[in-house]
Formats: sequence, C-alpha cells, structure tokens
Amino acid sequence: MRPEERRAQIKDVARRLFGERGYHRTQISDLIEAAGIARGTFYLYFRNKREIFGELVDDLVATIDTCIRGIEVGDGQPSVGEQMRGNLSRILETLAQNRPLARILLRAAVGLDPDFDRRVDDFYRQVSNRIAEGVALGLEMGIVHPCDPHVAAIMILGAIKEVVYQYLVATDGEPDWDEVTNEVLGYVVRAVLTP
Amino acid sequence: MRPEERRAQIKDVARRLFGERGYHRTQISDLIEAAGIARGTFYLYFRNKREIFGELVDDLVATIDTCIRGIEVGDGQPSVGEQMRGNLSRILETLAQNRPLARILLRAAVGLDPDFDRRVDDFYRQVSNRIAEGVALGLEMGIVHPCDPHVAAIMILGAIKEVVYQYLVATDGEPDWDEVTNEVLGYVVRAVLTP
Amino acid sequence: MRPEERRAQIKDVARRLFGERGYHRTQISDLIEAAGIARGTFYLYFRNKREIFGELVDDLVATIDTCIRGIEVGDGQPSVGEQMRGNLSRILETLAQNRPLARILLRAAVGLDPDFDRRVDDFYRQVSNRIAEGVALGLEMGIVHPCDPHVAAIMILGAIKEVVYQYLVATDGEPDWDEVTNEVLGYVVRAVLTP
Amino acid sequence: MRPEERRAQIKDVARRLFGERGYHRTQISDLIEAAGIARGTFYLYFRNKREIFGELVDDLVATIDTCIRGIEVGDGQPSVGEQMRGNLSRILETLAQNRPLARILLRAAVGLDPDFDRRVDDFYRQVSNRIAEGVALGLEMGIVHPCDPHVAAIMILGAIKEVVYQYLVATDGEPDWDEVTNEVLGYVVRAVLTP
DNA sequence: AATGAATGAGTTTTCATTCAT
DNA sequence: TATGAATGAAAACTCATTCAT
Repeated sequence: MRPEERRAQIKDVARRLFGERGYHRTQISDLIEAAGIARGTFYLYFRNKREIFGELVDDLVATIDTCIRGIEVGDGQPSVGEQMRGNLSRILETLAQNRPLARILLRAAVGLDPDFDRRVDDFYRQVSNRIAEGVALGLEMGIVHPCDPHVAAIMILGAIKEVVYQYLVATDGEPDWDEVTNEVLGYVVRAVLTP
Repeated sequence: MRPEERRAQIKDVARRLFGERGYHRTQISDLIEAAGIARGTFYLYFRNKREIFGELVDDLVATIDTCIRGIEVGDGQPSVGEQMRGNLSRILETLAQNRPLARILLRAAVGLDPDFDRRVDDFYRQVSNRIAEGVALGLEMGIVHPCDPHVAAIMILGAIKEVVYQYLVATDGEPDWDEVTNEVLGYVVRAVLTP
Repeated sequence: MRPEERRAQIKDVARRLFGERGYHRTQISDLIEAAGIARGTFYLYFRNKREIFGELVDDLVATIDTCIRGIEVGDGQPSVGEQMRGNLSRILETLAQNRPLARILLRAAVGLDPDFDRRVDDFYRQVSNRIAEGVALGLEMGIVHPCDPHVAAIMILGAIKEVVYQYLVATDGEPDWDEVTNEVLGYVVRAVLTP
Repeated sequence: MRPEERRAQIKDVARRLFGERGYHRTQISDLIEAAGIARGTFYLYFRNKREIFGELVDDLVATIDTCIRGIEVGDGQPSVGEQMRGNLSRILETLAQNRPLARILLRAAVGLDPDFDRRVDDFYRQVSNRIAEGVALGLEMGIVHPCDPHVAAIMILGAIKEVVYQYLVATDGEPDWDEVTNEVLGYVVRAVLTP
C-alpha cells in the first residue's frame, strides 16, 4: 500500500477507536489489529500514540473551522439569520456524518493532559471569539440586546456543544437535524436579537 | 485520627489532585504523599482508585443537585425569574467556591470509561429533564415561546456548563459572579420567555 | 529486607552480571531473576538500567581512586619505589579480589555512549595526571630520564591497564600477584628512572 | 555501481559510523541513509549487522598486522631499535590516518559479546606474543634486562594502546607523531634494554 | 489503624530483518 | 541489482494493588 494511503487508513481506524473508547482505553494493540497491520508498521507512520491522537484532534479542529464563515453584512448578502443557519447546519451536518469526530472533540480529548486541553480550549476560545465579534457587531447595529458579547458568545457556544453532545456523543440517536437546527437557531436568535 | 476524619481528609486531597491533574495523571503515589499517609492506609479506606474517584463524582453530583430547586408557581412564591436566579446563583457559587469540583465534573470525569460517562451523563440528563419540565410548564402557562422543551433544556444546560467551564475550569479567572449570573439569566429568559 | 540492604544486594548482583555479560547483554529480566526480586522492585531502587550501571561505574572509579596515594618525598617517608609499589599492589589486589569491577571498567563501560565514555575517560585522565605529576617531580629532582611527563604517564597507565586486562578481564587466570607487581614495578622504574 | 565498489562503499560508511557512535548506537537506518542506499540493498551485500562489523574488525586487525614486521638480527639488517621504530611508526601512522579504525578496535568492538571480544583479544595476544618473542630473543642476546618476556610484552602493548587511545580515540587532538613515536620508543627501550 | 516493601500484569516502543515488486 | 513497506520478537518501564509486619 502506498504510504499516504496507509497513513490515512491508520488514521481512519484510530479516529473510530479513539472515538469509541477514548484515549487510554484504546491500545496500540487494538489499533494495529483493527487496521490489520503489524506493530512496527504503526510506528513507521506515527512517532507514538500521542502523535496520532494529536493529529486527529488538529484535523478535526480544522474541519470544524472550515464550517464556520464570518457573518457578512451588506448588499447581496444572505440575511444574518441565514448565514448563522448556514454555519450551524454545516457544523451539525459534519459532526453528524462523523460521530467519532464529535466524540473525540467532546469526550476523548478532554482532561487527558494540559497540552491537549490547551489545544482544545484554544479552539473553543477562537470559535467563541468569532461569535463574540458577531454579537458585538449586532450590538453596534442595534439589532442585538444589550449584553456582554463575550458571555453571550460562551453561552451560544455552550448551547451548540451540548446539543452536539447529547445527540451525537452521549447517545446513538439520529434526530431530525433540520428541526434541531431550527430550534437552536430560534433559541439563539431570541436570546440575543432584539425583536 | 478517627476513621471518618481520615476518610474525609483523603477525599479532600483526592478531590484537589484529581481536579488539578485529572484521573490518569493523578497517581496513588501522589495522593498518599499529599495526604501524608502510607500506601496501605489508602487501601484501608478505599477499595481502589476507581472507587474514590467514583465517590467524589457521586458526591459532587449530589452537591450540585441540592442547589437545584424545582420551580414552584403559586401564591407566596417568589417570581419564576427569582427562582431561576436562585438555582443558578447557588450552582455558580458552589462551584466557584470549589473549583476542583467543577474540574472533576467537566474535565476529569469525561471520557474515562463507559461507567463514569454514564454516571455523569445521567446526572446531566436529570438536570436537563428538570429544566425541560420547567420549560414545559411555562409553555402550558403561555409564558414560554413555542419550542421543544427538551432541546431548549439541553441548550440552557449547555450555556451554563460552558460558562462554568470557561470561568472555572479552563482559566483561573475570578469574574464578578453577580454580573455573570445576570447575563446568564437575561440570556436564558430572553431565549425562552415570551416578552 | 531493609531498603539499604536490598539496594546493596541488587547492586552486587548487577555488578556480577554486567561484569560477565556487559551492558547490553544483561537484561533487567536477568538481573531481577538473579536477584530473586520482582520487576517492579528493581525500579523501586533504580530509575532505570543506565542509572544502576552508572552508579556501579562511579563506585568502582571511587574505589580505585582510594587505592592511589600521592607520592610524598621527605624524611620518614618510605622510598619512592616503595610508595609506587604500594599504589600498584593496592590497585591490583582490589581488582583481583573483584573481577567484575575490572571487567566493567575495562570492558562493559567502554564504547556504550558518550556519557559513560566521558566518565571513564575523565577518570583515566585524572589518574594519568597524578602519574604525570609524579614524573614531573622526578624530573625536577633529576631522578627521572628526560621525557614528556604526560606521554610517560599515559604509557605507565597503559601498561598497568593492559596487565589488568590480560590477567583479570580477558582470561580467568590467577597469576602470582607479587611477581606481576614486581615485574610491572621493575618495568616502570627502568622506563622512567635514571639508573 | 559495480558490486565490489558498492560493497566497499558501504564498508567505508560503516567504518566511519561505527567508529563515531559505536556498534549499538549505529543503526542500519543511519548506515543506509549515509550510504544513500535502500534498506534491502544493504542486506544484498551483508548478511546482517554483525557480519559487516565483524568484517571491519577483521580488516583492521589485518591492516595493523601488516604494519608489524618481526625483528630480524643479522648482517645488513637495520638496528633492532630502527626496526622497532619502523613497526611503531607504521602502526601509529596507519591509525592516525584512519581514526575510525582506532575507535572501532579500542572502543566500539569492546565488550559487545564474547565472540567479538575473543577476536580482538586473540589479535592482541598475537601481537603481544610477537613482542614477547622479540623480548625473549633480546634476553638470549643479553641486550634485554632480565624480565618475564610475556609480562613485558603485555606492558609494551598496553603502553602503545593507551597512547593510541588517548591521542586518537578519546580526543580529537593531532599530536606531533614523530615526537610521540620517539617518546614511546625511548620509554620502551629504557624499560627493556640494558643500557 | 497503619506501614511500606514487594509484586507482576500490562503497555509502549525499538529496530534488525524480510520479501514482494 | 535495487527498492522500501512491512514485520514482530524483544526489551524497558509503569503503577495499581497486596500483604507481612
């Protein structure tokens, strides 16, 4: 098998296993067995267990990141609500199509060690900053309730995280994503926008 | 030292260490050193590492639980908003006064193994059910926007969790809790209550 | 067993094994089996394989060092030759009584890695410096042939090392040490002293 | 590249690496990278790591061996001292021009395993035997001090080895070889020859 | 009620060697 | 003649748990 293929295959297997069992309960032995490779082969592609996990975390952080587009105001732009809905449904869709991704981000990568926690926290902080910017913009335009944009952003982020957690991580359910997206959107809109 | 005292002392030390370093990075060696006891002594009081951690998780779940009072409607009761504020500020205060508690619940106990995840998830589900009941009640009374009470409850829970996470777990900051409580309350109220 | 005893016992066993088989061919498994202890017990007393080996090297370097006394000239002192003989026979006796010691210093600790090589080289350099000082003193007193004291010291050291190597390391023989000491002494004396 | 050339090239690279880092710290990966060949190619030319190292050791033992000519006494022969000087300077020159050679013989091949140790020891024993023969001859001729030729030979060998070790192996210095040769020669001559 | 020396199963990681192309 | 992806046995090290004192 060509190196890039092999590497990708191992990462696929690892993503699934780490998502299912978490970091510590996924052993190299499980991984190589599931991938159908020899022990040494794994270390041919990844320096160690941390490294492959770190790569997975970085990858999925990047994946989520591409789902988020800054809200643009101006002629010819979709409405703010439309743009928010776009961001939200892209994120939910991406995660729904790849649960291990959600499970790693919201569960497996949590509390492992300061480095991973920092990486994940940085990502969330970045996302919440982008949300806060949007809220601040809305404040200036007078379409957002007077509030602390930073705290509001944290709560919006938390609401989304929890929805993802409940529907994709903690359970195996398969909700109607359009409906959930609408609910989330309505909730957020009411929470921050002036009527 | 009397048995109950010793037991309590070990748990205090463990709560701090697990909160600081997480489950796997806290070793029995760290624990007994910090507690100033011999290795064997630890095992006189706790069957194993899981057990003490499990107890801590159960304890703090119970602690948080006592902070939450069902919303009561009727003559002589404080307003619904007042009752919500009470719940919220009791939770935030309790956690703010004991960060290890927050760190264990939101970080150390996450993704460890199916059993712990289930215990924690059950707790959150219970909390979100109580919130959902409140929302459903509000719906019946016509004071809450038409929405899916379950999804709304998840988002309210998520907003609170994230605030706690950002202010108590991910950083060492010390915000003005009254202000934060007000922000959260305003956000939740606007999100669900009809104007 | 009391910690110090256990530690000493493990070192004794390790000294023998490292002496017999060298560093790489002595595995922790061999060591703990020979010592009659469990794997973990070894790591209770030594951080790792390098550490115990390093301690052994340092110990024996110190042991040899105590055999060497600076040559003193003056009334009431034994003759220079007598003092040289004393140094020599103390070294040979010490090593003869403890072959693993010689085997570690002259064989097992050689070429392992830069750190060990440096430690051993430093020791030899120190010894050769002490010899060179003696030779330089003899030069000033006119009782030593004109020569480069540094080179002479290296050769004297080499002569002794090779004798030890041939009789204690490379073979299992048991020569007449008095005779060997005399031969070495005669050789060195002729090589450096004026007739 | 022609097979013999390739083989020679790999050996050149290996000699350098083994000399620099020793046996265990030189990995096949280092070797093939430095030689610019593929992993499999190495094994086309050498059965395994031991084999190439063994060949190098044998080669250099043979190389040194050709530097040593038996001392011949008779009309038309250079003086004994001249012949000794010849042997000595050929050895020192050869090693000085190829430090890896010295480093392998005096450091990398030491204490690896019984087989290599035996090979190297055999070589030294052979050299020391040739020296001992010369000394015995001198004894018969009355030009050598009464001494045990075997012990004397060991010490002469040791003196030379240590000079080589100090100047070529342990340090990167570049002494004046003529001077060193003279010092060594003077030392040996004084040590064994009658005035 | 406490001690702390000892245990050993379990896990990661290394690296010389092979073999299909 | 050369390649380089794959192998897997072997080795070091960890750490929760036990048990004799």
